[in-house]
Amino acid sequence: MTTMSHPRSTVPMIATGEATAILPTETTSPIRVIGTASIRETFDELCIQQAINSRTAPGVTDLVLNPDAHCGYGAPVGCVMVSPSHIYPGPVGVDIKCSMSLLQLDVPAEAIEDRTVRRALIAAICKRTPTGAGKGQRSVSNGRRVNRSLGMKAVIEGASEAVCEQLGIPIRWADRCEDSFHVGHDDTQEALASRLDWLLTQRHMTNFAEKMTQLGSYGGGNHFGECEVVEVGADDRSKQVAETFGLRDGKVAFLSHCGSRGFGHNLASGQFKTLQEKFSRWSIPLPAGDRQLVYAPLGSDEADGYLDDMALGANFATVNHLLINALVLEAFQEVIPGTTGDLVYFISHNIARKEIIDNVPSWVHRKGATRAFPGGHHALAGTPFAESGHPILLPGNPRDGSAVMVADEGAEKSCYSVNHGAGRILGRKQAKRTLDQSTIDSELEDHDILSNCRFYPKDEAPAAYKDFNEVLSSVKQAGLASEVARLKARFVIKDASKADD
DNA sequence: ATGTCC
Repeated sequence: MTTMSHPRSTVPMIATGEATAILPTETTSPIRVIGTASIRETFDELCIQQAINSRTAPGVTDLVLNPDAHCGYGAPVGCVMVSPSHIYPGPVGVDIKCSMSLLQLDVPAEAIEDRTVRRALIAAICKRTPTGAGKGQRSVSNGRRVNRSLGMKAVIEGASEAVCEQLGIPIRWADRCEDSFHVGHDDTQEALASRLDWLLTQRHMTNFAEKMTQLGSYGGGNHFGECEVVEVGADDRSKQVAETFGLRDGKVAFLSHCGSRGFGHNLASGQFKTLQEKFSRWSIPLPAGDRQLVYAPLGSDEADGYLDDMALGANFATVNHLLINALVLEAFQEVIPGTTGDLVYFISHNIARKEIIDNVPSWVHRKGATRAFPGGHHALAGTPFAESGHPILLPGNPRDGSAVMVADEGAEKSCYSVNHGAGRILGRKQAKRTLDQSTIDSELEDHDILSNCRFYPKDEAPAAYKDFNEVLSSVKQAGLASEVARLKARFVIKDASKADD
């Protein structure tokens, strides 16, 4: 872990309304901190130190610390790092393209009021989309079984027409993705194909081919599937934007959070190890002495390798999400015949993208941060969201709900980014030690929220996370985005295999 | 986050 050399009390902070700037040095531009006074109290010293380390690392031109920030691998989870010249694997994160997706169904809230209907839906979804470490696909749909060659095609092509067709994913959903596919360092798919062939020969990529067949599964930790009722805001703008997004007030929707599973993990951890060995062998100084902040200058073989690996992992996550949504829709159709549904959006919070920041083409690393392009942003031209801005999907907690937001003009000052959720306030061990199981379970019961878990995981309880409304207030008060709708949980699907640790 | 340590 990083050694603390800048105690919090010595870090100069400049308040700019509800956004606060920390000055890492006298010569670099400030870190912009998005957070109300109470949110700023949630940043511990290591989190702030990681932000300073990241801001002062080679080639970095901007850093934003979001209200949901907490300690991460090298950089805080909940930050945006911008560089025109360098790529940083740590500030993308270990779960490459961890993302959110939202499926709007035409089912009225009343249709799932009956607990037996919700129990049947939980069973139908769990039958198709497994949870837990090491768990692969157990699709009951013959046409959607992922063998090795289809897995390879998916990680090379992403949500291409052919991949969608083979997996029974409606092709129109590809237009509802932040990015429906990723290409290699030279902007070609061929780079990914040859990189994949090479990776498959590498010893440290253990069971790599099998990991590609885990498409259509949730995994564990904070990943989840959640059945929601949509509550669109009462104001005219919310109603109008909700219509553009395809959100339907008072109807059922399904929110998913997952990433690139063991496949992306293997790629990310392989890159950390490879780059750390090179830094060590070549005696290159580490940013702030932190080996978790290894980097590669763009144009180097190392950067090319990382960008290819990131793209492969990102393609896995993309197809994984779309397949999960297709399987969830199929589950609803099994329980409630005739159900139709469409993807609202699919958007990541762990990815580096090429964007233009302050007129400079840069790699924007979002580590636990969500892209937030407002209406009129050049990159949205030709998409369904050119005028409105795209949907921003933010998981909160089952008790307070989750949120759909839309960016405002002010998002420019946060490098077109907002938070990615509530953000952890208690470490997993701390949560397991201090939180009471029956309090957690009875709170969900009081809200009539069902779950596939006999005991809800303590380290995932609402109390293990920051106050979601305070986090959202930070974003709104800084002028970054506005809330369009709240999603109220009706049942949750999570990995319960480690709930009794 | 991840078959939870190379």
